[in-house]
Amino acid sequence: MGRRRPGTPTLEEVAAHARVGRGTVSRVINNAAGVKESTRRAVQQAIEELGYVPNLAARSLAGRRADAVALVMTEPDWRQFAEPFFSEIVRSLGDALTDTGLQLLLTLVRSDAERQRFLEYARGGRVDGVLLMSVHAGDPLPDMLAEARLPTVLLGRRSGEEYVSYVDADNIGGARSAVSHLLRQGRRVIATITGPLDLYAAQCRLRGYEEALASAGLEGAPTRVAESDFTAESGRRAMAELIARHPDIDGVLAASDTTAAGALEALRAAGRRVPEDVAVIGFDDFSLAQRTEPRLTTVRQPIEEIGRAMIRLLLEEMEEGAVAWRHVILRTELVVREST
Amino acid sequence: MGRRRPGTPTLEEVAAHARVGRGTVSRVINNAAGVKESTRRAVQQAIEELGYVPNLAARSLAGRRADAVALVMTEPDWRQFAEPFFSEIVRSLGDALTDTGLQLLLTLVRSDAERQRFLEYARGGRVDGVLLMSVHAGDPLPDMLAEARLPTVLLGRRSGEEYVSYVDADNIGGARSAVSHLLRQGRRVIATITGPLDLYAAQCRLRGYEEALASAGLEGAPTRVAESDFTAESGRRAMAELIARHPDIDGVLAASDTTAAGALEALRAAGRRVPEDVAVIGFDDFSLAQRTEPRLTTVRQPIEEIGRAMIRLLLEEMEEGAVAWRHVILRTELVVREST
DNA sequence: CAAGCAAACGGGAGCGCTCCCAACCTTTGG
DNA sequence: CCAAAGGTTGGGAGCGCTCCCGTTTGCTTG
Repeated sequence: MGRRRPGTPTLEEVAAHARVGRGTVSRVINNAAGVKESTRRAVQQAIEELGYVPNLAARSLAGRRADAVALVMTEPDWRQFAEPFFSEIVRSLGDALTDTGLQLLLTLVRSDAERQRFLEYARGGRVDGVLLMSVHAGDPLPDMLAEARLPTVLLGRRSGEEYVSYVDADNIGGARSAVSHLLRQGRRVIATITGPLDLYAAQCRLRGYEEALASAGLEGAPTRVAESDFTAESGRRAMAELIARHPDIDGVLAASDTTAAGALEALRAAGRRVPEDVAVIGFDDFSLAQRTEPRLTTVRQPIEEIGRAMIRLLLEEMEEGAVAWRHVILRTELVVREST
Repeated sequence: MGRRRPGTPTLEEVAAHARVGRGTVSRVINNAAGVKESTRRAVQQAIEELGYVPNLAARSLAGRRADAVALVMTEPDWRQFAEPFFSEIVRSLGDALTDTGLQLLLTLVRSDAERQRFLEYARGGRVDGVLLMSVHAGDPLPDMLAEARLPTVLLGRRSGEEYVSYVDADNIGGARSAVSHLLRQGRRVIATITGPLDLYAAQCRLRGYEEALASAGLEGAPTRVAESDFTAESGRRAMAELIARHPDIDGVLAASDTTAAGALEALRAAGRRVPEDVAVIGFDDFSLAQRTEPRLTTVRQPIEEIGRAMIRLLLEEMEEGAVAWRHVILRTELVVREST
């Protein structure tokens, strides 16, 4: 296959054109110190005139780095793809990377073949580090990356696992404070709509819910727990179910803002007033939470901080060569609005 | 920054270990012909034993190709991100690439700075070609890529533009046949919920709608056109508006299946029966169309073919060096189910 | 049995860059 | 005025691979 592009000027040609040595041009394009201002300008002009663009393959080879990191989504996260959580994370990572000079590449891994292909890509040195969206418990990718000694940071823990770097939000604490808030309001029949329970984050939020009830001397009944897949539609369905099972329901903690929005609709359809009859709390605090009617009380996940922390950890690992595992758990915060 | 990974074995070392020359090892890892079977096995064993992984930067440099293509999403498409259309396209492209040996990289371009950064990445030779999600009319990226002579294929035309390669569905024809179908059923007050009208595809579908009405001797009233942004929520809102404006409405063509699903809800809320009182037609024929109640009559977009065509065009351009623009318009097809 | 041919194979010559050290040029202080 | 101390600059030595050509090997054929 002849995938070659027409003759691009090389650094050497730029050097000749500017009547300087290769080293000087290299210093200029890398913004390195130790170049006289006049020389720098001359080189820059030569670059301009020749339309020079550095060959990144050569730079990678000589410099032993790719200047790129991958954000990998494995199949189970695919559903998140359609949810704001995903785009918020991507945005936040993008922001966190802006002045590192690193290019962010999203990659989808949907099968073993694709996993293998990505691994070759990463081990082949095309990326300097890997960010993983919260992966399934059984996914072998983190271990494979670890074995290849590729700097890796997970978004969201997998159950209790420590031998991998991750950034996560305090889901338990967030859910607990949300339910405590409901209890303080005098709500007594409190249900929860969970996320997919094969996700550790969803398990944690459920645990927080249970803990809050327990410490108030109440007991959570399994019938007050309904599972969703984070979508509005599933939230609506779950809420309808909960109403049917517990007509006296007066409080709900939803898995996400999107789910909560679905729950609000189901409540409206059932003729319940929010927050008078039923209080609703979401999770995430994305922009959606302020556009619902009534506006949503919700547990804020610090998305910006999550993105920044992931990049920070990854950079540290890249610097030191993946010699340690780092964990960051970010505090969540209850944002009270009109739905409680 | 020391982003170096520990000493990986090189091809040279593999060659030494297998007691063959570099060329032979290269032939083996590239599955090239002209290697005796016994030699091949010996080399493969050496590769195995040493845990050799080819250095892709070196391969890129020497081979003058990246073995990767980028799928770029610019800001305006960001909203599509959350829609099934996007994930379907990605899936379809992934499938189409499986045995080309090309890695698919998604890239988000949200600002001029990021556009510039991506351009350097692409011009620097890190990808062999670029796929663009349907871009805004004013986006300079296609021209920039063309100037850099990078093989590029757009998904979806921009209004009437020919000097770029693209793959698109016959949106006009699809909308026309949908509306004709409604007319044949004797529907007379037919409205449409369009997509964002700054998207050429949305304009085309609107045109198909108008053409079908015109050729039946009817006239489309502006009050029968409501704009959506492809989301279910906006579909619901648009439908509610249309009902209010035209209580005698008996047919609707929606911008997408998602929008149609929203419209179905609004109709249900308004107490209209589907299809008895109002017939609804969607667009796309994604899996959602079969999960609505009633199941959706819809205009099928051949997603698989779109993905395959995009890859085919891109490979052709990569082969020949972007010397021509290629256009493919794929036929759409009305799939009749229960909502009409 | 020698000549001839094709299939296998080895390795030189880059690909375009970074790294780094030696060489050169200024400046400054004694 | 000269030497030491910096500040600049040039370019050699790779980075690890592919390409390609010349050589070797293994057969076939006259």
